[in-house]
Order: sequence, then C-alpha cells, then structure tokens
Amino acid sequence: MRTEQIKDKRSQLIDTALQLFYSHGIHAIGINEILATSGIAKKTLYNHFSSKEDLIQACVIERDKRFMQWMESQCHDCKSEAALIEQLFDGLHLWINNKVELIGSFEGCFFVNTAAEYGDPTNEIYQLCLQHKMNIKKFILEKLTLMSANQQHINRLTDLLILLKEGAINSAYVMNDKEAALKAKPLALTFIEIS
Amino acid sequence: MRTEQIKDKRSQLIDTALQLFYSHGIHAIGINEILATSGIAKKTLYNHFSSKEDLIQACVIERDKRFMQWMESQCHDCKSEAALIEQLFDGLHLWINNKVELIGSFEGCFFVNTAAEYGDPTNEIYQLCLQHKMNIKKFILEKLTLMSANQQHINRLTDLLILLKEGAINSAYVMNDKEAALKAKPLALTFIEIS
DNA sequence: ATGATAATAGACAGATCTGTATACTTGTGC
DNA sequence: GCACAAGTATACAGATCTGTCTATTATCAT
Repeated sequence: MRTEQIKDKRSQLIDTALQLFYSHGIHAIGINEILATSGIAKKTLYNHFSSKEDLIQACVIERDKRFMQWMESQCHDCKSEAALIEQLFDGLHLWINNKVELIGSFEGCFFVNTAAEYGDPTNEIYQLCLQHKMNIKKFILEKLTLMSANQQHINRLTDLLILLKEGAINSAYVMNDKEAALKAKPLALTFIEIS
Repeated sequence: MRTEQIKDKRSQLIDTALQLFYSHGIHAIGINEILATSGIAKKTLYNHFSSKEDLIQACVIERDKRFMQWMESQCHDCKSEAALIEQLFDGLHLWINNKVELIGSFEGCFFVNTAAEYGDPTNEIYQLCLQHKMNIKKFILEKLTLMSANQQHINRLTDLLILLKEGAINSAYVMNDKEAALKAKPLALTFIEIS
C-alpha cells in the first residue's frame, strides 16, 4: 500500500537521523551521511522534508514522543509517591545502562544536547526541546496530583524530582557515573519521608 | 613589551571565541566570525593557534581555569559542610542569574554543551570536558576531607553535591528555572542533618 | 498492461568554512 | 635609522555541505 511505504521511508529517515544526531551532534552530521547510512536517495528525503531543519524538527518531535511513551509505560502502575520514585529512577538506571531499546544507547539528554547547539531561545528547535521538558514536568505533576491534595507539596516534589532526574542524567553522561540514578533515588525517598 | 602583546592577542582571541562558542555552540561559529568580532587578522590567529581545534582546546582549558578559580574564591572560607553547601549553591544561584562576571552570561554547562557536540569520548576535546568534571569532583572531595574522617560519608556527600549541582544547572538552563540552585540547597542540607 | 506515483543514482550549482599565501603597515630593540 | 617581529587586510585554493535537477527504475491501482 502506498501510504504505508511513504510512512516507512519517512520513519527510516527519522530513525537514522535521530541515531546519528544523538551520538555525534546535529551540526556534525550532514545530509549525505544520513542518506548513505539509511540507503535512501536524496530526492526521497527532500520529498518528505523541506530542509535539514525540517528533518531535525521531526527528529526532536519523534524523540519526545518515544520518551514520553517510555516514561508512561515505565510508571504506569504507580499507586504511591514512593512507587513513582522507584519506577522513575529504576527506569533512568535502565536507560543509562543501555537496557531500553526504544530510547537507544545512552548519550545524555538529547534535548539538552540539541538545545545547546542553538543558543538562541527563539529558535524553533530550541523551543521544541524546552517543550519536551515541560511535557516531563506535566507528566510528573499529573501523576502526583492523583496521590495528594496538597498543592504545595506536589509542586515542591515535582521540582525535586526534575532536579534529581537532570542531575542523574548529566552526572551519568559527562562524569561517566552509571550509578547516578541509583544514588538519586534515596534522596527523593528521604524527602517524602520527612515532609 | 613583546611577550605581553603576544599574550594579549592570544587572550583576546580566546575571550571572543569562548563567548561565541558558549552562546551559539562550537560548530555554529566559524573562524571568520571570531575574527570579525575580535577585530583580529586571520594570520594572527593562525600564528597563535595551529587550527580551529587548537583554539577550541585552549578555550576549554581557559574555561576550566576560570571556573575552578571562581569556585575556589566562592568557597574559600567554608569551615563546615553546611557552610560549603551554602556557598556552593549560593554561588550557582549567582551564576545562573548572571551575577558572576568572570563566568559570563549563563548558558548551561559549557562542558556538557561542548562534549555533546563531539559524541566520541576518545576525542581530545571531549576528554578535556570530562577532566573539568573530575577537577570539580576533586575540589569538593578535598574540601570535605578537611571536615570529616568518615570516608564513606565524604564519598556519598560528594556524589550528592555533584548530582544536585548538575541538576540545578540543567534545570536552570533548559527548563528556565532560575531558582533551581536555591531549591537544591535545602536537599543537601537535609542530607547532612540526617546522616 | 499501462499510467501515475515514488524511489534511485548521481551530477551540479551555490554557499560556506578552514587554512595558506601575498602584500602592506606598525612598533620596537639596537 | 634600520632590521625584524608581529599585525592587518584580503584574495584564494580546497574541501564540504545543502538543496536542485535530470534521467532512470520500480511499484501499485485500475
């Protein structure tokens, strides 16, 4: 069927580009490398995307989609704050140690890495990266809202979890500390015990 | 005097390059932009540096030097773990809110941003970024060693402080949370109270 | 079968970027 | 005053990268 094939080539391009961008940076990867790796012709790429920028945007959106989907599945049956914390940081630990196929081999936060290549916050791609982080925040907030009515507590715990999540990812990446997520977990648990 | 002038041009180039690299990313900034901004001739640049790569390395080394110098001055008179934590996160808060001239306008962690543009961990520049993070770790470890003899406690607190520092920087950067350092501080203080 | 749609293969224009070369100017030690 | 070191200005070679164009092949609906 035609529409399926169209989707197929498009997906193949995004898959290949995501992997190359994530592991080498965006400016370091040219269109031709994506084409050679995927085995797809240049004309086909420009048939699906208007420019490299357009492809990058599609990659960021796809990565956000997969990441949120993975978070959702990782934390789907949490009934308490402690359970959410357990599942969240266990999930991060799996990712950091390359045990999550959907997300790919760990190279730090794709959105931080990408935003850093465009210093300009008004840039469309930068905005998409920021939007992903807002999606994460919303996800945690909504989970916690099911467990508590204390809005101040919820807000504070959300900030804390984001802080520890970002800290774990970046410690793991640039300090090569693969246990960072497991170190972050007890801190979060301590917080809910004393609050 | 001659040698002073040489140092001057070299320093001017590093200053300009650092600022441009930090706010726009390394691959996004060309040699010609650095020359136009600094008002220095191309021949002069290649007289001081063998290549763009060489200049980038000098920038990373200079940034590390300034950052460590700033950390040292920010935490020079800490007599207790609590005081160290206070000074560390107050310092981060100042940086995040652009109150530290030596370090420049806040754009996240220069070393994370730069490492992300070179996925390859064997790359010389990536190694220099990693080395900076090790310098930070060593700095904190040495400070804490003056305050306690419990090695396990020291190691755990060091990991924690790094986790919270990285978390604060990245939350501030990509989530635009300018209060992140102030949120991280009480967590660290809680840890030393209960441990 | 046939005609439309999509993909392949690859040449190429135009822009950009690094690093070199050339010709000229400035400043300093002796 | 002169020789020499350092800087300026700019042209240019060579490489690379994006995006277009042409010609050809494969696929699928009718």
